[in-house]
Amino acid sequence: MPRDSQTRPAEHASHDAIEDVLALVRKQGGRATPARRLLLQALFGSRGHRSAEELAAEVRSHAPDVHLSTVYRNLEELERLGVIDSTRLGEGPATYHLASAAHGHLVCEKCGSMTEVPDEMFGALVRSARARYGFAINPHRFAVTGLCANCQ
Amino acid sequence: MPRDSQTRPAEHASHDAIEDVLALVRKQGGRATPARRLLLQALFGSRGHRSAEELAAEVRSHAPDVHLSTVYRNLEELERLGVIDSTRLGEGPATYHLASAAHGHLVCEKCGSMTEVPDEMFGALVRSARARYGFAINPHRFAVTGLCANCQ
DNA sequence: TTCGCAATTGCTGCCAGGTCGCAACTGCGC
DNA sequence: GCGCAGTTGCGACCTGGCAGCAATTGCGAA
Repeated sequence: MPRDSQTRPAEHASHDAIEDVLALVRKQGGRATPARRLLLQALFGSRGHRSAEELAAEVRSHAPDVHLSTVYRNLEELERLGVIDSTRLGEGPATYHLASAAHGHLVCEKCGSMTEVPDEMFGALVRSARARYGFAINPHRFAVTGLCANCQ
Repeated sequence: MPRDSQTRPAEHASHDAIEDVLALVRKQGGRATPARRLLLQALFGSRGHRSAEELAAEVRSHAPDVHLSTVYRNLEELERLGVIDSTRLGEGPATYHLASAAHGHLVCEKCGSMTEVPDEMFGALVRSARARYGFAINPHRFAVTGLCANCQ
């Protein structure tokens, strides 16, 4: 079977990014394991917000024996390395996405819908929290709750 | 034993507030039960952030048979009536406090410390979310995470 | 190539926080 | 003081996640 770099360039871009991350992992004394690679594929394969459970399901579709706790441990590791962000969207499980797709989150208390918003919207809040309390807000890790336009 | 309205005026102020809430409950077709009264006493008795578990413990110190699920159900009801706010402070359990003591929350990701901040700090965020997405932010119900001055 | 060993994994068991269904009990309007 | 809808106690259950441990495995060095 020939290489398919011509027909699937997007996948190869992801592939390179994945190898970059694994190189970083190795540089920190970590290892490039199949589970790790598959998890990164799942993360790079879509830009959305995925729960640990969803990511585990996707990893398992290729390697059924990968355990949920392995996924949790690797997500933790990847977050520590700054590759991904984890976000608690209100009630449900924590969600994970690539750090490169950084943004804030508006989550409706009623219907649960989620809207991604640019970081700039938090500018004033970030500045006043720093000025008044010395507190450094990270707008990627929490959800701003309220009512969406439909539910009001 | 004589009434002690002279020596403990604060408790009587709470007492009146509690009766007001129970009147509201009755007006909505609800009932004034001992469990409900004790829960309100626990809520009015301190201005802090209390978890369901803590509130249940306090209620049980007066009525040992009150079940945790009863506390949860009553907290839900009181929140629906607008008497209290519930807030998820990051990882831990949800916390509850009187709606009259409304404020936002800065929670440190590292040490877990929590700082209460005035609603005004969210003004710009609230306005831009409404203008750009029609989204009505409720600043009392979520925690803004980041790093506190000590942990940076 | 092989070796050694620390990193990683799969697994089981456990925990916290909270919800649900149901039968029994009880405020409270009449 | 009756009746019944609202409420309660109880136990089972659920989700999300972490911890300990023995077995496995990358991978740098020889």
